[in-house]
Amino acid sequence: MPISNASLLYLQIKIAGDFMKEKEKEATLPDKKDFSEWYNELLQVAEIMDVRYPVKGLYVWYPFGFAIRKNVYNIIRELLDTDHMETMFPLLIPEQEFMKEAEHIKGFEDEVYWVTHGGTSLLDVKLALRPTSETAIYPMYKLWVRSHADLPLKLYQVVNTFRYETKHTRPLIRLREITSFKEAHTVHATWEEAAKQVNEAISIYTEFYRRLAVPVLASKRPDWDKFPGADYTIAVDALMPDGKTLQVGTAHHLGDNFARTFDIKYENPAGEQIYANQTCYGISERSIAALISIHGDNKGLVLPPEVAPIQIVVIPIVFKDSSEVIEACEKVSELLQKDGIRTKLDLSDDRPGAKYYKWEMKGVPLRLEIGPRDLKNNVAVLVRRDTGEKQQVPIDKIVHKVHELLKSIHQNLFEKAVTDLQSRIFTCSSLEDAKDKLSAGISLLPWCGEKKCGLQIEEKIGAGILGIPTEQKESQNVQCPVCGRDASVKVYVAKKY
RNA sequence: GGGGCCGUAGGGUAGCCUGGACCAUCCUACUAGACUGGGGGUCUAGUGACUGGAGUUCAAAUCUCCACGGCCCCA
Repeated sequence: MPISNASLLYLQIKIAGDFMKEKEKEATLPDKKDFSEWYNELLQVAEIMDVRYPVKGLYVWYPFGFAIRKNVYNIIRELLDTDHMETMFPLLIPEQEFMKEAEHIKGFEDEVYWVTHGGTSLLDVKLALRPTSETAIYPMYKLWVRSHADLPLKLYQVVNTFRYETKHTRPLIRLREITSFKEAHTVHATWEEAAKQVNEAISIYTEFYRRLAVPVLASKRPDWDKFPGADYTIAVDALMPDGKTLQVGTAHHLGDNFARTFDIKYENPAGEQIYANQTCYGISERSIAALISIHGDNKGLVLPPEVAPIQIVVIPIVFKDSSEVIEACEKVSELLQKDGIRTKLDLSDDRPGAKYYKWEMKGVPLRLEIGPRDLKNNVAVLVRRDTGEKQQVPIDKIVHKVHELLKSIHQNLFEKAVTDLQSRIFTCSSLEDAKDKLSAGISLLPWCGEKKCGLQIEEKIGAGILGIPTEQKESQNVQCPVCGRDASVKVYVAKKY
């Protein structure tokens, strides 16, 4: 039978239409290779941040994202609470306190929000929205620190801070309101003790990130990149999928610079008044940006079990009359829940496939399916989010197996991330070589230590010097690629967020 | 800091060049119901938008300016 042109055209349109439909289904997320788009879309689709708030640089935590945040910050709290106390200082800082430390102000003055009015009347004293809390906290430290017996003093707070960013803002990464700034401020008798505290901070942070299955690199920032008003800064960076590094934690040795400005003195056993030494160190929701970016894949989030709001989702495979299946699912869910596993029983009337996609997008580490067929054999199907691997498990062994798998998932995520990071650090000897490697990751390049050469390196490569790795063996027989002199250290060079 | 692109239902889009036929297209989402159910279901009936302001014009989603917001590239 001949086919008319009209029906041919109809067929073509229909086929094209079906094809488009298929494509759209697959394309709920852009490929992770297009990192920027993938990241933005994921935040929205996985319900972490709603980026539609109508002020530049301010974003809204979805409840699901906030649940992740809660779990993440519980870890840092747990780590700090061993010998720090949590506290809370005001958001507003009077101008004269804020302006006290010259270098500090220089570092921040262009990005401070000022409160100038109370209602309709002009304020006598302008109030700064804290960009960080040194100048809010230290006037009080002056009152609190009296004697060597008051030291060391170690406090921290989790607060929001404000910076008027003029550059490109990005959710969780570059914000005008940092909603989750964990800042610790410590006071010590001596410079050496403070230095020890800075190292301690870095090891706390490294452990914190290990718990997120995120490997980080610690390095001492070059002088021109240290915290305004600090003696030196050590920071930890994570490597993002697009090859840029994200600074995800900093620790600053403040020496007695702020103590002199804010008159923080203690009386030593000999009865002398001595300026205290201070440190401060901070972590922000960038930790969550790293967490999401490093583990996520083309199907969505992949969360380490410890921070996953839902650790296992139970999906009944129901047919017409499946009250038995549902009962079994309820029973298993209850058992898991009782055993401390954050469990979600999904009884919504989506198709099973739709549920799989949904919970994969949200990064739930494990999925449990029970259908009539399984029930007959007294088994269930367990599926890992990280590898996609499926296995049948006898129903009475599920709780045990789930614990085992959750542990193994964390392990696997961390190992994968470590391997990836290591494979993207390149030892280089020339500027050209280093520049070549930048799109892939981090270059390790000799540097003589001169600021002039350092800035040249940054300029010629078009990237930043992160710093000198904290655990570095002395290098020998290497030359600074700028001046050719012997270089005793190698530095990380990378594109930075 | 410099440059470029963009803004239409909750999300993604068509229309814009060349103003009128647009009470605005399609996909998705959402609501109600029915049939369904081992990897994104089907049908029926609904809901929902031109970022804001000013201007040009008989007429603006469409042209101009400003504001706000977003994205990309370079330093």
